[in-house]
Amino acid sequence: MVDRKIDDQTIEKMEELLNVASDFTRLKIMHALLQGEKNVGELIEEVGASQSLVSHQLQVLRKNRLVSVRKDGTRAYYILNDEHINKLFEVVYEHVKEKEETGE
Amino acid sequence: MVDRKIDDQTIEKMEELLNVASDFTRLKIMHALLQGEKNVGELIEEVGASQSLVSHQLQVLRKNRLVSVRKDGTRAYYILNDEHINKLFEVVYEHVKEKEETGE
DNA sequence: GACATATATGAATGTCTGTTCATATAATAG
DNA sequence: CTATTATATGAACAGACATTCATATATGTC
Repeated sequence: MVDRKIDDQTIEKMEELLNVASDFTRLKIMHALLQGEKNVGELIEEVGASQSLVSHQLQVLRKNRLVSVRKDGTRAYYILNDEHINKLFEVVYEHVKEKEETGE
Repeated sequence: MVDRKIDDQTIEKMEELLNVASDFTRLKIMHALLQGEKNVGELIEEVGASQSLVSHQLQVLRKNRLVSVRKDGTRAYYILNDEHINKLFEVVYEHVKEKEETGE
């Protein structure tokens, strides 16, 4: 349990992570990457967004160190950097699914 | 593990929850409420924001059903509606703390 | 070299929203 | 009823940011 005091700086960092996570396109990218390494082309296809948009959002994920890149020839392969993303997905997913059952 | 397919509607709902969670003031409010029921005055004090701001953000939390209100006289007592918020806090907090240790 | 493919990046724009200020509502006290 | 306290709400504004369009960079191929 997160008990008692949390200083504002920590809350700010939590806010940053949540901000990065709270975008449709980035959620789809991260979800795709839960399955493992993917290159940009595969992500574009799976996410169903434009090349530019996917690339921009990958930049956001990179800057926030949620993903890493590995270049191979002209391809760029991305992976999730963080096991916490799995847990974050789980928690949020469970919340949504539970709300569907009860209140809608 | 959240495996394979998640439809866009579910991702949208996840986005909504994360959007609500990804705000400094609301995070402080939710953190305060992790300790239990609080009235608005107490929240204003603990969060250190203006009366108007706290009230507005409580409205956001209410509309998204993350909190419930109980009125008693002129006071309004708020509680967290959802055990998932605990887990969400934990996961995000752990992520931030781990990043502090390693990369900064 | 020229050309094609894969990815990244910059600028521009429109939308969304966090915050403040002012005001309203509701309950209690005198 | 008036005054005061606790909370809510509306309007307005400024800043952030998701998306698109156009263009740049880099690698591989011929």
